[in-house]
Amino acid sequence: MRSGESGRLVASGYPAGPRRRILLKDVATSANVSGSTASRALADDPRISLATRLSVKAAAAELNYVPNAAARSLRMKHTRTLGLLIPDLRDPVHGQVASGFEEEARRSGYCVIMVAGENEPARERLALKIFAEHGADGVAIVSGAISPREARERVDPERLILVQPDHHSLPRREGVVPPGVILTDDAGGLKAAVNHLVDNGYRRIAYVEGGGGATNKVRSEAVATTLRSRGVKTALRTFGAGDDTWRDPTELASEIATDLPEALVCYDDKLALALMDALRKLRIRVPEDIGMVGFDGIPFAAISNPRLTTVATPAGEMGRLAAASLVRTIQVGARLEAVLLPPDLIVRESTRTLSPPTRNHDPRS
Amino acid sequence: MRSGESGRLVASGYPAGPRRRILLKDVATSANVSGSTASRALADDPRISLATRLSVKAAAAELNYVPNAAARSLRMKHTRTLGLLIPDLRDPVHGQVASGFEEEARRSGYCVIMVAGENEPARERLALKIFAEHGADGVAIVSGAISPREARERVDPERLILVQPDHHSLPRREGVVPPGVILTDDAGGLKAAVNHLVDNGYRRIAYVEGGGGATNKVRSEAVATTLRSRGVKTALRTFGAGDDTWRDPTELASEIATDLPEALVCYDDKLALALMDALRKLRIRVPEDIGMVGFDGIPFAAISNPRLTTVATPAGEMGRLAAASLVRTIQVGARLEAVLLPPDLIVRESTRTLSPPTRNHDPRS
DNA sequence: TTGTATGCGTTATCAG
DNA sequence: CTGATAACGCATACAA
Repeated sequence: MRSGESGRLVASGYPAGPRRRILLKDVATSANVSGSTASRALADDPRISLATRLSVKAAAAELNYVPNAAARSLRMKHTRTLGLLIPDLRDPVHGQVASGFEEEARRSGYCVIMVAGENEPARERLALKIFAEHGADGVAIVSGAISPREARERVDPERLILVQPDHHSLPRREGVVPPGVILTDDAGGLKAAVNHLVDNGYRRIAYVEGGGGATNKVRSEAVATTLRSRGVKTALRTFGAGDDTWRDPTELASEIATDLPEALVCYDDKLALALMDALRKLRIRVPEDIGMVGFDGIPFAAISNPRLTTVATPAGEMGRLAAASLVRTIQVGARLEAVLLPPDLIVRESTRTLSPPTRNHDPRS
Repeated sequence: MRSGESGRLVASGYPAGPRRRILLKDVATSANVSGSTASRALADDPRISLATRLSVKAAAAELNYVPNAAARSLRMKHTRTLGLLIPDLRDPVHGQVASGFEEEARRSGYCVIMVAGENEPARERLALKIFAEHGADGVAIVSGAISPREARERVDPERLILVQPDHHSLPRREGVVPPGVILTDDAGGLKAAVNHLVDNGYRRIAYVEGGGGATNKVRSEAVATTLRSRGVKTALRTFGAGDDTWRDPTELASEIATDLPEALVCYDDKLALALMDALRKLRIRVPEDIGMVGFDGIPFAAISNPRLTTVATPAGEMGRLAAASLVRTIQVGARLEAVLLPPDLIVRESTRTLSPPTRNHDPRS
């Protein structure tokens, strides 16, 4: 327990040159035990007497010992590290997911290495390779561009979880979701949204696309289907929009303005919010001139002017769930379950009651 | 170069049980060379003949070899990993910083492990410990709660970069920033903002605080100073606001409403946007009844209604810079430089011309 | 209850 | 140009 030969082994500040890092061996020496005993003591191995355990821990604290994860990983065959592949950290939704994921991982003693895939297959493949090299014990892919099949080829499916995969190959049959994937019931959410619209007298409804992904298709179809099921004869109009039209929807707004629908159901909140702004430039008022519905429930949808009616999804929760799922699988070897999260329609100011509202419809329609 | 004894060593899918991971040794064997040769070949060591280099690489590709980072790190004493400690991944500004940091790191061949400190010293210390264990080659702390001094005690200052540290101990003397820190010229930005306000006839200006951090103080003082320098006699009013008042500024809005200033300079955009919403509930119009200025330049400030006048800072750039700086230091051993980034006043709709505007003032005031 | 010896997968040193 | 061998720091099987 003596504090290092010269008494300045752990001096704070960095006086002269980077001092040699403290090793387990140093702790052992300082506590007058062998390396193995020190190792076991720090791991609270019950075979070590309480006295020496305390003594070793004191020495470790004294010397400011920090175990070397690389060495430990090499020996233990695990890293207590999770990989998170996400399209873009700047996106509010992805930020939520990442936040939930990191928090849950940390709570479980895992650290996470994040890489942004930017929706580019090449980058995503690289990310997966990085995770493999660093021996991530589990990886989550959020909204990946590569196919689930390829993903499962590149990382052990037992340790892989797909969060809101945006790929057509995903068989999104009603309510059935394959193991190892977490998604929200987009169709259900949109059905609620469209019902809300129809209940409030909206008929001429249009859908605004958000890129050509599978998710977009699911959402678009859910809107069309619900509309039909409600007996709305007017065909659903669809405004095409590129993957990042939300960055500047001016043109799109003009197109919409030439023949205004009664309401716009947008691919997501980003797009809806940006569109509201573009529409405002054209002196088109929401909700007076046109109703607006978003998707995601990002924080700013709650304080926009007008506040946005939207289908809110539990993004943070998905991240948390993904991490928790992974950790559980790693620790108890359980198979990754599938999860379908219910979204939540939040009615705010961007939609209103148009005329004598249609009376309550059959909830099962 | 033969494709594995049974031809299914790299078969896709996971047919039966987790197959043993391919090691360098396997590649070597498959290419009929020794381990050392294989290692050197993959590293493009010029001492290895081109022929064998190619052969080894082919074998590696064939077998889908993935090097073990832990083993390599153990041997090489570096991990090609950067640690990023950030308060909250959900925050738009922090998201931008994280995004820039990760992108730049990736470009340089580094991967980043991110942990959210949530502005809690205990968590931040834990994060720093995690970085140490995992042997991060460099770490960046964004807006940390712990003091720069403590940070530099816990991680080699040569490998540490502080991005917008929010601590009073930071000697923010005019224009001088200590090495290893990146920050924006908040005072300069606010001076521009206040000048804009004064130039446009605003006099009764108030500042809305955003927590008790050092950054808040700097901003508040910059506003006060500029106001004085412009000869505005009316004392600067200050509305106190907790660290997360922006989550529900209803009460704050009421307080403000009892005696409306002509303009509000807010700690940041989140607060300004939330406040605009709360004010709207009280039927107070921006900019007709009150002017509004934010800080940060988050994306939604550009599409809010009204669009927010704000002091924009290059958040993504700061992240990129931090990573680039770290990488440079690691690779060429250069000392970390200090950076002071100029913010940018963006005038939008939330401020207007009040009355006969004061004429251009001395730019040096 | 504790100590000794070994190996995790790589790179680097030293021979050849 | 290439191959054997040691070492990186830790945890564990085995011995005491």
